[in-house]
Amino acid sequence: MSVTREKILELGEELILTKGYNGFSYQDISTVMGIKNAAVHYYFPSKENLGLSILKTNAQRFEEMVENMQNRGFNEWQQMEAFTKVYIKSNRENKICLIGSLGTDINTLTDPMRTELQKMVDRIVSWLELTLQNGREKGLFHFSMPPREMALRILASLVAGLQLARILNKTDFKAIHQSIWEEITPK
Amino acid sequence: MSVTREKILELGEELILTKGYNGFSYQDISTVMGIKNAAVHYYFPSKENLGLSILKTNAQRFEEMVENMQNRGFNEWQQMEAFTKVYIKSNRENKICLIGSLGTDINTLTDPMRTELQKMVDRIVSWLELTLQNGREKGLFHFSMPPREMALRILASLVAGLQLARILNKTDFKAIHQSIWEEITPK
DNA sequence: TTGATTTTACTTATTAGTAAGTATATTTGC
DNA sequence: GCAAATATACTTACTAATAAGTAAAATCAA
Repeated sequence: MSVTREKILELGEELILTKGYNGFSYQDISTVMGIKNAAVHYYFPSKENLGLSILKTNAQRFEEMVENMQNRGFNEWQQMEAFTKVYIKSNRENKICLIGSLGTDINTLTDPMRTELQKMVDRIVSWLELTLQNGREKGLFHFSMPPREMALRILASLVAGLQLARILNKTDFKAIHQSIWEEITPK
Repeated sequence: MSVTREKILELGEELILTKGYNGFSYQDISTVMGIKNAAVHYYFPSKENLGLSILKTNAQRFEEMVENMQNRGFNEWQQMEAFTKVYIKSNRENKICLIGSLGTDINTLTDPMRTELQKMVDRIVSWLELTLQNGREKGLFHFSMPPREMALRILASLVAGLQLARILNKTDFKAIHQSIWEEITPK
C-alpha cells in the first residue's frame, strides 16, 4: 500500500487525538507532509472517508493485538496489562484516545462513522468483559460486580483518565490507572 | 442582565455539550434564536469570549451549588449524591460534560480558556477530595486509597461515563455511576 | 506508453469578525 | 416638562480567511 496513504492515515489519527475531529483540516495534513491539499483528496475523497478509514484501521489494530496476545499464550492478567499499556503510551504522548475524542463530536459525524465508532467500542467492551470474566474464574482477578459493569468502569477510567491528565497533570493518569489494579487484584 | 445574553450563554453551553466547541458556529446560535449573527457578536465579541463566559458561568454555578449544600447542612454523602445527580441529568439529556467536551479540544483553545478550564477542574477535584476525606473520617464512606486518587477516579468515571453512554447506550451510565457507590459505601 | 500519483487552479460554502446604520429607550441639561 | 444627547439592542451589508471538494493538466515510474 502507498506510503503517502499510510502517512496521511497516521497523521490524521494523531490530529484527531490532539486537536479533535472538527479541530483539524486537510491543510494541517498537507502542510506537514509537504504535499498539496488535492493530494490528500486523491487518497481520501472526503473527510468522512478519512475518518472512517482511521476508525477501521484502529479497530483492525485492536483485533490484531488481541489475536497476537492469544497466540503468544498471554493469560488474562497479561492481556489486561497490555491493553492498559496502550493508554499509558497515549498519556506519555499527550494524546487522548479515539473513543474520548470522537465521543465528543459524535453528533457532528455522519452515520457510517457513528456506526463504526459504536461497533469498535462495543467490541472493546465485549473483549474486556470476557477477559475479566475468564480471569476471575481463574482467580487472576477479584471483583464482585458483573463483568460488563467492571468492563465499562475500567474503560471509562482509562478514557477520561487521559482527558483529565491532559487538563491537569500527566502524572494524574498514573493514579487513575493504578487504582484500577488495586480494585481487581486478589488480596 | 439581558435576557438575550443569558439565552446565548445557555445555547452556547448546550452546543458545546452536544456538538463540541469546534463543532458549532455563531450561525447555530443566531438561527435558533431568530437573531442575526452580528447580534451574537454584540454580546460576545469573539468565540473565545463566549467560551470563556460559559466556563466562568459554570465554575460559578458549581461554587453556588457547594455553598448552597453547606448552608442546608448536607452531609458528605448527600453532597456526593447531589454532585452525581448533575451527571445523571446530563446523561438523560444526551449531553456530555464541559470537562469531557473541552478536554478533547484543549489544544485548539486559547490560553485564557485553557487556564480557566484547568482552574475549574482543579477546583472540582479539590472539592471531591475534601468531601471524600471528611466523609471517610465520619464513617460515611469506606475506601483505602488516598482521597485525591479516589476523587480523580470518581470524576473520570462520571466524565467518560457520559461519553460511553452516548456512544453505546444511555443505560450504561447507570452501571458506571452505581459502581462508584458500591466502591465507597461502608460494608 | 500506460496507469498511478500529484500539482495547478479553481469553486462553493462557511467561518469569525467588523463597520455603519437604525429604532427604541433612557438619561441629562435647562 | 421637554428637547437634546446618549446608551441599548439590534440589523444590514460587508470582509478576509479558511473549509471541503473538484476538474484537468502535468509528472513520474514500470
